[in-house]
Amino acid sequence: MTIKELAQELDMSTTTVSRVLTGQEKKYRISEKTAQRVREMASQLDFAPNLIARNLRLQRTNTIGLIIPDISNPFFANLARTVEEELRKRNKMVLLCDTKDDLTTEKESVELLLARKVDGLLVAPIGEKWEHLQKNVNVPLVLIDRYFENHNFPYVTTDNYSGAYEATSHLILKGHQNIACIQGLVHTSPNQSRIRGFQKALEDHGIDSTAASILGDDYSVENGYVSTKTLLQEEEIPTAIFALNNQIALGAMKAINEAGLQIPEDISLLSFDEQYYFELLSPPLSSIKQPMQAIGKTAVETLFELLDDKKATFHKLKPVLIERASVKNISKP
Amino acid sequence: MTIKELAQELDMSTTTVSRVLTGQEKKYRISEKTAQRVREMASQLDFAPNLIARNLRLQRTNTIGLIIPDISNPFFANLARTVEEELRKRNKMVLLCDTKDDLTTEKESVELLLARKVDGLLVAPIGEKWEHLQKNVNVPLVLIDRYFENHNFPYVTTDNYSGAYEATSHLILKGHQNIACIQGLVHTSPNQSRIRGFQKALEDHGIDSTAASILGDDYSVENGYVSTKTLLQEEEIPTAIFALNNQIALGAMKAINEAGLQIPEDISLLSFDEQYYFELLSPPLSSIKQPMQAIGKTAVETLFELLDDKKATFHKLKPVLIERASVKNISKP
DNA sequence: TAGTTTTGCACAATCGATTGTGCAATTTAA
DNA sequence: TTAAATTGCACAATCGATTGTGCAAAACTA
Repeated sequence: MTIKELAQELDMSTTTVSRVLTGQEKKYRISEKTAQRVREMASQLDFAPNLIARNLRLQRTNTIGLIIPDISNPFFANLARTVEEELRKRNKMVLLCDTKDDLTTEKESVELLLARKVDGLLVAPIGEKWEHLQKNVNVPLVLIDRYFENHNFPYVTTDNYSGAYEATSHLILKGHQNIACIQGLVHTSPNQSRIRGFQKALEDHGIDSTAASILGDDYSVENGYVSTKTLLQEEEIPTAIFALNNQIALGAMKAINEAGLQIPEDISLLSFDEQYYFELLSPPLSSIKQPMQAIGKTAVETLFELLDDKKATFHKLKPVLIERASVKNISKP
Repeated sequence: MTIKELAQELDMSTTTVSRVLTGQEKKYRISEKTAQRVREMASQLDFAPNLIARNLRLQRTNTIGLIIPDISNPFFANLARTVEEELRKRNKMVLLCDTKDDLTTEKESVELLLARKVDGLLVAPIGEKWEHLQKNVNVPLVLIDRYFENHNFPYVTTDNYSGAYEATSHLILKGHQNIACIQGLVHTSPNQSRIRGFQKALEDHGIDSTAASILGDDYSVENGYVSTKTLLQEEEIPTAIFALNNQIALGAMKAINEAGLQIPEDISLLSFDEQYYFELLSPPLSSIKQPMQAIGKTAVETLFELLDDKKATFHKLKPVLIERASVKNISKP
């Protein structure tokens, strides 16, 4: 069913039909009687305009490309959900690309989405390289979670520095001096900010930050597991571990369990990145909760500001410490 | 950069350029020399054809609509990931719709996707109603996870009946006679199959299945929590709870903890739906693991068979029991 | 050399919508 | 009653690709 057929059925021009159905009847002085007839026939015949044709004509697709490293990571899954919801409210749809943390896939995804003429891009990039996000990219783009220090793409992210600072301070106030940090992908901005926050907190409390172990190189359960194993073999085992994301924390937990140690009696654990089941773990895991909903919502809002030709904005949203039972107070009274 | 501009640059017709770039130079006898020139200029100028225009002309978009109830549920997130990956291999992209388990949103999503002329649909439906999946749906459609007893849409799902049967038998073999079952959305096919498997297993072992409590009405943590609270207030508390999905299991766990009871000493718990962190819970949770990857892969394959005009197929994939520490053996030796 | 076949490419229609502009018919003004 | 203004709608171009068909020029045949 095309608009042409519909017009034929009504015995009028496609022009008139189109104008009625796009709500421009006033502007073009279509009589109310005619408009009425068009609307009735359209709904009777279940007419829906071919959006491909419309898109071609209007040079606009009402589609946004969402590029994320791993949708099976709950952090990004939640993000995707909020983004989808917010975009739906604004009559846009999501083309989803999962890059599996692979740069080539990310580049390819950008190209594919641009060829499909998306109206904008929301990208949680791998990091490191950003040229492909600029070259030939002629639509608004907002970075999520990760951004680039040396390039001013608009972004929405957690205030990772202050989150890590708060987390570390929390550990220190509980009496911990020997704190190890297991990091994720080293060059990504969240990781670097968290590391800086970690180190600054140590220094501010008079602890030598250069002596603190920082290890790991990946946001995976595996990395948390392996790194913790390494830590537990050192001469002097740290009294607390700060895991830089939820998956690392789980891996750490597993390694600690397997070593026959108890959390928090033998070693404390704190995770960056809250998950709803953390309270059910053994023990309930303390964590830094990122404002996931707000990140998704703000990202969409920021993108729409750009679409409305407003100026780029930059957002660092505050995370919150959730205290549970995985950090022991070992300070001497 | 359009193909027209590219053609002008090369001083030839768009016809020729198009034919070279779509690899039809042989078919239309374009000389190798010309073809060479076209390809060089195209890559030099970073030309990428406008897919909107191509789609309009070819009546094909290389886009598949994926409709799921909740991407923040890890089960569906994993599914989405596999689907995206498999489709990418086949040069297709995913338009994502999250229905939030709302039928109106599902209907709307179908319409939106059809208007965008997707080549096919992968749907994990709310259940109950299916008319909107048939009326005006002129593209291949494959159901995932949930299907309709009274309508033969092709589907890919877990063998929920046998999974529940196995789970229940496992509990019985461990000596449990008084088993409660907390279900999800009552009318959905997975739920009904699981209930049937549960009941059949009881009967086959000589237990009166009509006496067993089945309660709950939702796949949420909340439902697991509330239903368990109810169970724990009964005169005779069941010795085991069978939770029909991962979120229900978490809710149950929370309620049991709060009641000051121990799993599995005081009460056993078994979950349908494995999650990778289950082994880290307190205690590690036994579960029925659905073949998530296989479901996604098979769904895509099935869809492509339909796109190739082959006959519809139906798949029930076997789940696996993972034994951990949440089920106690209470049988008398 | 004249006729036939092959080679190499371009013209113009098409996909299904939107929209600037023009032209009758009707209404209003004088 | 006639001219001017308004009303109501349609023609045809356009978005950017793909493709059936046709027509010269080149190559081949006799």
